Amino acid sequence: MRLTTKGRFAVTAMIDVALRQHNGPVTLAGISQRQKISLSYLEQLFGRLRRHELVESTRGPGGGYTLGKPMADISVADIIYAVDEPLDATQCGGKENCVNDQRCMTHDLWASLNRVMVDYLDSVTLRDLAEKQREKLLEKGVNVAVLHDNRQLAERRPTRGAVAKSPAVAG
Amino acid sequence: MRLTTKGRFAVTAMIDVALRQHNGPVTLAGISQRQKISLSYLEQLFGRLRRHELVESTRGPGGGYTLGKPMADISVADIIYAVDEPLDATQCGGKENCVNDQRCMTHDLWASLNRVMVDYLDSVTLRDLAEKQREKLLEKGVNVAVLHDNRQLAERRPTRGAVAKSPAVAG
DNA sequence: TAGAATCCCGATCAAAGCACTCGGACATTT
DNA sequence: AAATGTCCGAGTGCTTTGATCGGGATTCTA
Repeated sequence: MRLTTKGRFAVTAMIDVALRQHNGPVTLAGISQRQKISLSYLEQLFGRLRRHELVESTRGPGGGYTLGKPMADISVADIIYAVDEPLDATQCGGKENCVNDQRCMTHDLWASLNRVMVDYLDSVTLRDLAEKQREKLLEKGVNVAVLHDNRQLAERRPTRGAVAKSPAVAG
Repeated sequence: MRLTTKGRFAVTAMIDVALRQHNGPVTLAGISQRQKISLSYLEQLFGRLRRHELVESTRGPGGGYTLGKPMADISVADIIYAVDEPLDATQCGGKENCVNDQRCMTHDLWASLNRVMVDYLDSVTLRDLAEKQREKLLEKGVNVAVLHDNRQLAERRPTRGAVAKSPAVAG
């Protein structure tokens, strides 16, 4: 199983959608601003997420993305699989690395590891993550109502602004 | 935790050493031939393995590598850590990706996953793998005695022969 | 002492993958 | 028609991977 920032971004973005979809589709531009992920990159990720039916899209003004099914039915493994495709750690389904007769001395090991990872990531749902995040915000005293409607607040911007390029290292 | 072929190669090579070290140091040239890993690459890997004291080296003719400690005391996690260094999956110890107040929505998730993986890989020792492999060879009817002494059989070769370059895709 | 075997090390390189950009479509609302 | 948004594929810069090369240094055997 490949674990890249692509998968991380996808999970983060999905949490964002889960937290905000109750008042209509969530735009990629909004996710981009909030999560500091470039818009174009999000477009790629959501293309895959949509093809895997994890999200549904609505075009035109007021459009955006909503979850394709109940958040309790979407696991982290689903998300990672959607954006990272070849979900396996063995990488030796009869390929190189399998040598001679003593082929794949480590095959079982990686297969088992893969199983362990998938089992875990499959046990965590988007609902778990969203609730945890909501709790965390409450603890911090953040006004959760902000989740409800700040779409109107988004200032107008050039359509392709450089969104996430500055360093801006949040200590 | 990064899972690359580097780690796979290292584990494979360590199994090879574990299976053969009883009659003296195991040469990288031998491992290279048996496991189809380039000699120079093995040198890099074993440099790290040695610095982490997972193997000990003997120079000169008759030299090679032996395990640095009992194979029951070497876990797969040890090996991967030795060659892949930064053993973490979160990659957000206060860096980017941690945004604003709602920083690290997924931090705990990746930290947990990392824990799951490390726990598993730490539970598998080189001894487990070596024994499993030996059993596998026996099942297949392979003469395990071949493990004991085929060092003399190794035909002479130009020191830096192209070892693993042919496709030779073992079906 | 010579020479071979073997480990040791740093510089370098090609290919691949990743994260991302760009330019333009198409669809929908106002 | 204009604005807002999704859709899509080609292209780009960077890092990592796996490998190469060219030299050492050490130790054994003769």
